[in-house]
Amino acid sequence: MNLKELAKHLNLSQTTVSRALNGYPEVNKATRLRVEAAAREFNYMPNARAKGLATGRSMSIGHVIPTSAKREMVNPVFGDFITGASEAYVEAGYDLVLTLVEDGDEERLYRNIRDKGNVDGIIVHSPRMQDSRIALLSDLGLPFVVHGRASDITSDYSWVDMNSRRAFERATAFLTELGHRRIALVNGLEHMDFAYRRRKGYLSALAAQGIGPDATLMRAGEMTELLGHKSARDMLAGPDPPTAFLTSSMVTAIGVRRAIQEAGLQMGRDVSVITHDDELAYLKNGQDVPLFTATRSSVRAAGRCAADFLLQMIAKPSGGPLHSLLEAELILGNSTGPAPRPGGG
Amino acid sequence: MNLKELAKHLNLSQTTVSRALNGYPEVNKATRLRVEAAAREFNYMPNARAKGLATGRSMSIGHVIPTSAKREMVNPVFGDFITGASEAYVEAGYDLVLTLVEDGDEERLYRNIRDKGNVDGIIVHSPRMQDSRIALLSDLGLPFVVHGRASDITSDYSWVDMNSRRAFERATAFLTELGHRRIALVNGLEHMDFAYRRRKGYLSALAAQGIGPDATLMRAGEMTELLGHKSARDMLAGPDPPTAFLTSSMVTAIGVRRAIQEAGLQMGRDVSVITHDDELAYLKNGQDVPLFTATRSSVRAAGRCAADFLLQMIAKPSGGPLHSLLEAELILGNSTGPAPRPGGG
DNA sequence: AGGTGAATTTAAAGCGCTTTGGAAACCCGT
DNA sequence: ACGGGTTTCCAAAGCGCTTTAAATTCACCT
Repeated sequence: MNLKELAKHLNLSQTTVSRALNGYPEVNKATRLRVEAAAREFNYMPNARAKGLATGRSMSIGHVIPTSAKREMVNPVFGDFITGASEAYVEAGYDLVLTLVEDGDEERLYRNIRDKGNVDGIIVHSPRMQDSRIALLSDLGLPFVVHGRASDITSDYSWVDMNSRRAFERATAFLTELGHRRIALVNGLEHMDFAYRRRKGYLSALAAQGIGPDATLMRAGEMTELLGHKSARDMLAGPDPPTAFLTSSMVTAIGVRRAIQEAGLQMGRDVSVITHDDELAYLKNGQDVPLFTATRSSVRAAGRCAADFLLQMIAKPSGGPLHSLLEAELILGNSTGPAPRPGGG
Repeated sequence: MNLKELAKHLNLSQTTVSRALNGYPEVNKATRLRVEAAAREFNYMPNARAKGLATGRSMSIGHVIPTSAKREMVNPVFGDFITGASEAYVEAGYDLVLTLVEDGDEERLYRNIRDKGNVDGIIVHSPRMQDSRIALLSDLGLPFVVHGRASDITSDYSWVDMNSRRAFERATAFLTELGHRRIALVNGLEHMDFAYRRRKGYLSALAAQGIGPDATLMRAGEMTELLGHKSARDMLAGPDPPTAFLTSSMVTAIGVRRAIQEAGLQMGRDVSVITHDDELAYLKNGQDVPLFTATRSSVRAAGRCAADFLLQMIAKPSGGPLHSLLEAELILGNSTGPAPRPGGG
């Protein structure tokens, strides 16, 4: 059933039916009700393509997520992020179109997305440090919100981000207060902006205690369980092993924990661990007592916020860029304790 | 730049330009080249909505994923599944539109998706046991492929599934061959079809050894780390604890491992663990030596296959339903060993 | 009855593309 | 030079909706 048929059946013009269904004021209350009833009865649903063509809006939002070229891995936080974003889309009647893109041909891709016109705005995932996409998108004139920020980009754009720097600064300071001096960092890939910020926070907290950077205590890579395990195993086997680890994700922390246990040590007593916790649905950090001491910030909430921003920008293009910096909270679990005395135990 | 402008600039009709760009034969080679060059130069990209309206096809595929009402969690395998599916879509020029839906108002949703007409086919995720969606979709006449199957549905439909039953049968048999008799199952939610099949495989392998089902050794729930941990902790504290665990996901297995360690036991010696491994990119099962003995089947490959099927069905609607049953391989890790002798150790 | 302005409805154009049904141009042999 | 068959191109209709501009109806007053 399309509009024409519905109109014919009602003995009305398409115009009136269309207006009745879209809530325009200039239609008689009685006919509006009649139209709505008929629409329900015949399960009428306007064709999205035709509607889009006529209105110039597609009622959908693009999420472009880079898959790191080699491993082609989708960041596992993605599921939770879109769960949050979806809430907003459902409420506003928007669809979500997903595009995975390999690093490289992005310029062309974004331009095509704009010209194809099948999205009204896009969410940019996983920004890198000097991310060229931001300038590009600003030029294209397509509304966009970045999940994260890109350092070294001076122009103003909309973003939703967690305060990575402060989170890792606090976490590191927490460890130094416990007496730790040899603190390792197992980070995400450091061309990713968030990872860069986390390291900055880590280093600045160390510096505040007069502790210089130690390359042997810093690792970065895709945030897998294996990365955590391998990094921790190597470091713990070294000559002057760390007494504490800071990791960028729960999965990595689990790998670190495994290495600690394999080394015959006990997490929280011999070696402390703090991780960042995105509050992923399938990887909750313990139940009552958190498994790991962690900096916690819901990625799902970030998704919701980013989507809200974008919808707002689409509805009111005149408004300026929107920003939200989410603060992580430091939650105490069993994975941290005072630094063991050197030579002690 | 739209078609009309491009045509005017070339002194050609829209018809010819359109045909040139879409590879129709009735256009002079020279003009075709000229058109293509101009299209490149001006970065022309046809408007997807208009094209869709004209052709009746939207060039996009819908993925409908149910979010379990309470926890609103997106199955973590989803990221890898769409990574696989995306490959196919990119090659074929399709977009991927994502719809999260809460259990309940699905009937309306699917009908709307069809009538809105913004997808040419859909992939159905997480089928439940007697999943009403299948009959509904068959009625709607929208091509669809199910990731998984739905028991008790007699009609023929397209699906891609892993042979859950056989995988868990083999895994269980492997454990009984090692002498285990008290084997626990930590399953996914058992109204999900795959979980039901896994339990069937588990039970049938036990039955083959004359071992009856023991309710105290069977748990089911969302496949989180916590589920694994809690289930294993409880069971290990029981009067006649299991000597082996079978789990439905790596994350759950990690929880089981944690409980084993907390109980002062050693995985692979005191307690064996076999898990199903979906080969998720961020949760690889070890590097050279697998962490866990596992039934392994790539969910990414499943995604690729499902997408291929669907595209094939769209291209050739006359063809019958397509099926693919993927066999999991049993890989040996360090998490399994002979059953400890009762009273021994 | 006639006139006025507001309320309600409509016909038709237009969104940007594809595609049908011709028309024009070209080629060739006679 | 002309007919017939290919090539090559084009004008216009149509996809299903919104929206502009205009027509109709209605309510009310003189």
